[in-house]
Amino acid sequence: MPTIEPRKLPRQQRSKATVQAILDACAEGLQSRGYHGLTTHAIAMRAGASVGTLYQYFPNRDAVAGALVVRSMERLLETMRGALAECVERGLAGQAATEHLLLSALHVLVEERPVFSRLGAEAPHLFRLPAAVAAASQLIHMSQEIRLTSGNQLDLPMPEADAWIIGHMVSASMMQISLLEGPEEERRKLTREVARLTCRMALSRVSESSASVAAAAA
Amino acid sequence: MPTIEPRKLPRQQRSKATVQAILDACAEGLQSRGYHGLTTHAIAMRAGASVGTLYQYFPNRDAVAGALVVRSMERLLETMRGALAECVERGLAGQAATEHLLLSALHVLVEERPVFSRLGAEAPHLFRLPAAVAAASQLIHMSQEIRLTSGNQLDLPMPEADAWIIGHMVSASMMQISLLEGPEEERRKLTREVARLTCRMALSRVSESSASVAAAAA
Amino acid sequence: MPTIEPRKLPRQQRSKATVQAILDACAEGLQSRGYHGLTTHAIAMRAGASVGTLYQYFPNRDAVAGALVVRSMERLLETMRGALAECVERGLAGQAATEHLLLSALHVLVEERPVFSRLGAEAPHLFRLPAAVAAASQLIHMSQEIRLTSGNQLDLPMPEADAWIIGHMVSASMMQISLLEGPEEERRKLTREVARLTCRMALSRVSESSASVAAAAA
Amino acid sequence: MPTIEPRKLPRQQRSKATVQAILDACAEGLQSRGYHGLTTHAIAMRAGASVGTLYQYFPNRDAVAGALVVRSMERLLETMRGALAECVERGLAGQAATEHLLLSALHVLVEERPVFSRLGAEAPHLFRLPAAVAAASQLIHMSQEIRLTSGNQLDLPMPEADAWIIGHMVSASMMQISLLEGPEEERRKLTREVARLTCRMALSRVSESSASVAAAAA
DNA sequence: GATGAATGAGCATTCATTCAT
DNA sequence: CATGAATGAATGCTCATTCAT
Repeated sequence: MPTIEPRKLPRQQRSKATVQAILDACAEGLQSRGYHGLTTHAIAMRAGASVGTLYQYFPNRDAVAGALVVRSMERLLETMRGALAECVERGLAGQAATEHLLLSALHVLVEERPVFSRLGAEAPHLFRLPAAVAAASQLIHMSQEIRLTSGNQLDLPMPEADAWIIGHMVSASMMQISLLEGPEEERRKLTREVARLTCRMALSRVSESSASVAAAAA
Repeated sequence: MPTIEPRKLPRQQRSKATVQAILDACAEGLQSRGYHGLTTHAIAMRAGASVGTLYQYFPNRDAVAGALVVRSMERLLETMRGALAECVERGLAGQAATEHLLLSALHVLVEERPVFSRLGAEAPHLFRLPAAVAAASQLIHMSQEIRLTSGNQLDLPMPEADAWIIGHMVSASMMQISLLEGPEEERRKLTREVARLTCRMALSRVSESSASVAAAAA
Repeated sequence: MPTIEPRKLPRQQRSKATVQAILDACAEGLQSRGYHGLTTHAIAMRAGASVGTLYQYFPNRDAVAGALVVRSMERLLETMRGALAECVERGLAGQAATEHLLLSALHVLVEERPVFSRLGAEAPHLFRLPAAVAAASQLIHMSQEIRLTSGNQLDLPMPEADAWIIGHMVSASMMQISLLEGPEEERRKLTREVARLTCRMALSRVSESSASVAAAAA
Repeated sequence: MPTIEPRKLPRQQRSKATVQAILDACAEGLQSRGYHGLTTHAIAMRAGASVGTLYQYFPNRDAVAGALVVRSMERLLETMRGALAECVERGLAGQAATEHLLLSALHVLVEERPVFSRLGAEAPHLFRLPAAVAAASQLIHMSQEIRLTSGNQLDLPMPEADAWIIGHMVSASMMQISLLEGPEEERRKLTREVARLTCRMALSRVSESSASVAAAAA
């Protein structure tokens, strides 16, 4: 079980830039060749450095990708914090809030596309790194806070299952949408739809009695 | 771009068995070591053959995995066809039909878990093979046929987007559910929830006018 | 702790030859470049094979050297067994027997020079492999048997220490002698001297009483 | 063949301390990781310096180890000179002198253990550096001087061979003893035995005629 | 003088693929 | 048809050495 902890911290200005360049290069390489097809030489070269330099800051390839995951998760977290603050500030709620939050998330997902889609699929273990898990759990805390804040009605008969399903449905949709290559406008539209449908799913329970009648009729 | 077409068709009975054994071995190996960690030697050995034999039927490793994908897709297609026939036969509709269809799909997804989850993530290009695409498009045809058959009211303002989103949401959920390791009952329950929520999403548009008022108010 | 066990047994005639060629090449390479300077590529090439072939039979570099050590130890054991039998057969004893045994050992030491000197110094852990240890302990058994057979008088006041010292002195001398590059006659002469001195050391205790007086006086 | 000569002489006080610290660090590292496992970075760090500093005084890694060897050889030489003086001063001779000399040598061997055992095995070429050879030959001169001084009777039929063999036997024994990890008392005891046996070997020639009779009888 | 960032040749090892038997 | 021996390009990683600051 090889460690993945950063090998040494860059002290000088020059080396800090190098480390960031390596992470950027890793993300770019991920996009075009996937994680398995991505060599440490390729990463270093794209970062304008040599392999040796890469290995001075990271003990192995996984450590590079792991650091990238953490950086992306933290960016997502930071963004969501900001978005939540804006919701509160602007008094957004319900579908409007959902939409704002989803669009904010989408923005990061798009920017960090290779990290979330490629690494999520090819190296899911990197998302179980302590730092990544920490960021994820803070995100979850946030989403609970959102519910309380917006005082919504999500107390359902089978709440965990629903939450689990809806959560996965939404995140899967967002992931798929983030993969669209077209113009941003397209993604924005789809995100709005997801927000709308999500709210429907969540709220549908309220009118359970009447709805079930319609469903049975269908 | 090396070809992936099967090298030669097994004519004799024995050869057919060998090819099937290789595909089975590939699926098993996929489960335990992933596609990247799966070597042609390992596949051949597990199939009780030698590498040479494997290469007599497949031009390269991707061809083996590709053939496996196609086999799994066809199994899924076959199953869904059967399930649809049963819906018609038993006069199922609406949520009941959705549920039956999803449960049928789930059965295959679970059985072919390594193919859909491992290969879907590590080698998505294999799902773009003509034969796999063909099976997939037939599945989509079927789902349209289902709508018609069940005479549902899915003609929405932005129908493709909705269908796209709902389709992805559902398939993502099903994929996740298929990965659950617990007792089947658990998977069955979650699938029912997905079916219910799916129907809600689909039907929600009907009451669009009134709902949009509420949404706007929120 | 990487394993060192042979990876697969050569079944066909061709591969058996390959494995022997690899061991021979390893020994030769050891001679000229030492263990640290010896690369697997160099071994394979010198053996007329490719790296891949080497790794088909040995899991890593240490395994190659380890197998070589075992082969050499077994050759030494085999030779010593034969030499002992000859001593008995020809009724040799005392210095004559010692000389014959040492000369026999020397012959193997010279032939397997790189193994015993280079590996003994640079990779002593290889001599702690089970198979090597087994051969070594059989050698020790033999040397005890020799004492009994020749009925010599080595029951000394501090026998283990003496045996330990004399053993090391002798083996060190033999090792050094085996490294001499000159004509064999030279080595033979020196070996005779070692035999003579060894017997002196061993026998000196006999006249202990008188000697110790002198020693105490010094 | 890269030079090994020290790059520049440390003139200032501070520099001298740095160089000594580097040699000490090298010796310590040798002890724990062997020469092959010892990196220039590790040496520098343990010496509280940076690689750059190390390379300011030594042109390459071998030069560091070489300087260490020379320092140790000189320490050995110095010690032996002192011990010899003491023998003369105290009027020691025969086994008593031998014992004193061996114990003095042992003391240095133990203190410089990593140099003599690790480097002796892994990098014997360092002992062929001019400065190291010079120290060694002075040691040999000394041992001849000892013979003369102690007026012993070592003018044998094949004197070089005997000296060579006995010398190697003794030094090999001392090397082994120096490696013992136990209490010093143990080492002292064994050294005494070596001294005794050595004297026996050396003196045995005297009683050649009578001894050979006994040997033939055995 | 001292520092540590950067370099890149070099090594062990893997594995898809070929082909003689 | 089947076998498994042989191949070698490719990859992750190390570490002695250089040099700008």
